[in-house]
Amino acid sequence: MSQRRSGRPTLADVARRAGVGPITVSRALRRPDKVSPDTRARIEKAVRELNYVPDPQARVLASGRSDVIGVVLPSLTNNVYADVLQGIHDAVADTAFQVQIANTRYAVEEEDRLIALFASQRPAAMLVTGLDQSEATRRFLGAVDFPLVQIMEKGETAADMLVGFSHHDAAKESVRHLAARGYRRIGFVGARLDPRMHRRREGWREALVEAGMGPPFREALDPAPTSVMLGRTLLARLLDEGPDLDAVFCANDDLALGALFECRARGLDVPGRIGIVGFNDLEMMAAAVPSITSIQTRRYRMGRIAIEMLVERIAGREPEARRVDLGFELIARDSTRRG
Amino acid sequence: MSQRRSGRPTLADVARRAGVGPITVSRALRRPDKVSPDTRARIEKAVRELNYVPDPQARVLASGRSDVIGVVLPSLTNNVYADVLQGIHDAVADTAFQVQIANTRYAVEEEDRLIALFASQRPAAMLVTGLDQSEATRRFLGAVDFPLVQIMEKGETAADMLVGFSHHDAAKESVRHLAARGYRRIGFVGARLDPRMHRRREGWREALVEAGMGPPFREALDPAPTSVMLGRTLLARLLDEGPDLDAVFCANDDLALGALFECRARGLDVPGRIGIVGFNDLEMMAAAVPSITSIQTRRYRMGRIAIEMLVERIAGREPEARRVDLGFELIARDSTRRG
DNA sequence: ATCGAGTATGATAGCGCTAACATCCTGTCA
DNA sequence: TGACAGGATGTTAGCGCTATCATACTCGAT
Repeated sequence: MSQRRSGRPTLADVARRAGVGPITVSRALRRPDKVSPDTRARIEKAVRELNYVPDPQARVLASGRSDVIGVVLPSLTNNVYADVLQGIHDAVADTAFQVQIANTRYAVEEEDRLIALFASQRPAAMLVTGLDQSEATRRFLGAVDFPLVQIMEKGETAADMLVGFSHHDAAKESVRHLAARGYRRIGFVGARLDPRMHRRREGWREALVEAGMGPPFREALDPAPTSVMLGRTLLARLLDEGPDLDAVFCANDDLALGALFECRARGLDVPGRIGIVGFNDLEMMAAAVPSITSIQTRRYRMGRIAIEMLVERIAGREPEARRVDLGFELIARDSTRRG
Repeated sequence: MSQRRSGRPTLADVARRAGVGPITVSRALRRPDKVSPDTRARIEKAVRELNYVPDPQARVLASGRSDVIGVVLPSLTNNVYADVLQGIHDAVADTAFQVQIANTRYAVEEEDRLIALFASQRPAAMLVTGLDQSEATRRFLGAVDFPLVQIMEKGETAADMLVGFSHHDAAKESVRHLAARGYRRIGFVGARLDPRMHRRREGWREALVEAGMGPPFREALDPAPTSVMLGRTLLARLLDEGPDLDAVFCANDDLALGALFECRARGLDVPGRIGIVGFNDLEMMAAAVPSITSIQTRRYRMGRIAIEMLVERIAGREPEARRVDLGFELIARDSTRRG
């Protein structure tokens, strides 16, 4: 009848060697303070001698507690989410939890599917990107029985916890910065057309209106994934449509770099003839020539804090705040140094 | 004594509803052909009605088979590994396996620790980056009882399976390309100083020697993580040490972009005065002005194929080959268009 | 000595599933 | 009609761990 045993030592082996019951070993490993010092020492010795490692699957099954934190991201290759993921990983490394990553590729149906799949596996907690799930999924997330954190945004509609910042406000600040530097005909380029891009676009519009610089609006959008080449193409389109354009707010840094290259290809001076602002402040923005003004966002911290909040809640504690606004900072550089 | 049940339906619930024994349900789910068509239909109906999802933990515990593929990468933020990870994820999405990711941050001790940790959890298979583990870990990997694939390299010393390409040969081809374009004083810049960088450096040296263009060698190295700014700094160092430098082979594209910017900052014409070759052919290389010559590598495919090989082996089949050389291609662009 | 409170350990059952073997059918053939 | 092969299903035990309750022991207060 014997199921084939795995061959490696079990908790029972340790117990036998240490001359105690299995449950005591279990306790010694989980709540060392609940076991007398010398039994604990004997157990630790046995653990070392046998090279015992607890089986996480069995632990989960017996305790009913899962150790998996589900993480739903729209992209793995985008620098932004790579940084977030790094923060998530580092935060999780300090704990006994595991991460399971799902990649929606910016598709809402895929997001629906993956969130449902994760939830069915009873994760210890879940991290989801953004606030713009489908209506059904939003309702679903509002009712799950594990801690949930949404990232990347600031807002009132989070299902549970939220860490992020306002893309809208950051975009407005970018436009105000350009206006203060004397730029007047400020275009927008955006790719992918995901919710965050739309919020940035709205911020750009609103700031233009407030400054009396629009409508009409100069914008070039493309649903394709963002790329440096697309930045070139989109700026080219803006320039062809309105050659008097004097600045561009780019929805991200790849596009901004492309815009810089397009200016170079056309012999347009940056910042003299054209001002450029990017978004995210990737490392290369500071190294570019001219260096590129950008919005610094705290992507790594966002990942870290999101996990820390989840871990607090899993432990039954309350995090300092359920809504964290990490803010942003406009880093002014040469690409807007005019006047 | 009742452990608190999870509340969701179990296999036993399905069995009761379908009027069969639990084991039949188990079989119907795993080996549908072993169950008669109409019992199967009843079971499927019950599964649907109860919205039953099998508990993977219990399955693992009972069967002794894990569904986790451990993936050990040196970085998550580096574009190269982000692409590899995407390939891994996509390939795994077609299967019933899960990925567990570990990030060594290019530290050998961390790699030792993480590989041992993964192995102790009895993964279904494991993917490890590179061939340069510590001696102890290499021996250990040679003796594990699950399929293993190493990625990123070409060589004879793989513990089990291998997918990658020759960094050494790619570097040599870069230098030959530069030489063919008339460049003579070809430097090297490298960051991080990881094994792949060293192989590229060796290839560069060897090609220089073969072409009678060295020693001495012009190189600038830095153990810091790679960055565009570091590319600027290192090219600056090379130029300051030997102002007659006329080309640079960069260990990766970030450095190459930095080199381009440094040339721009100094008013040095590329490709006229300085030729630049990068490595990996990130998207931005084609969009830069001037566009940058680079070595195209198949990072996404590498991730995909590695997983496919593992899955074949887990299923007890033999993959087409245990060593796959994905090759590389030098993409000649404007940054070396001279003469 | 008795009691109660607190601490340390143990006995038992069970988490949800699958392996291994056992049994029960059904149909076929002598 | 009985023997038998082969497919479908059931019985039993167990994977490695933890929850729950029970028990044993210590110690100070009465």
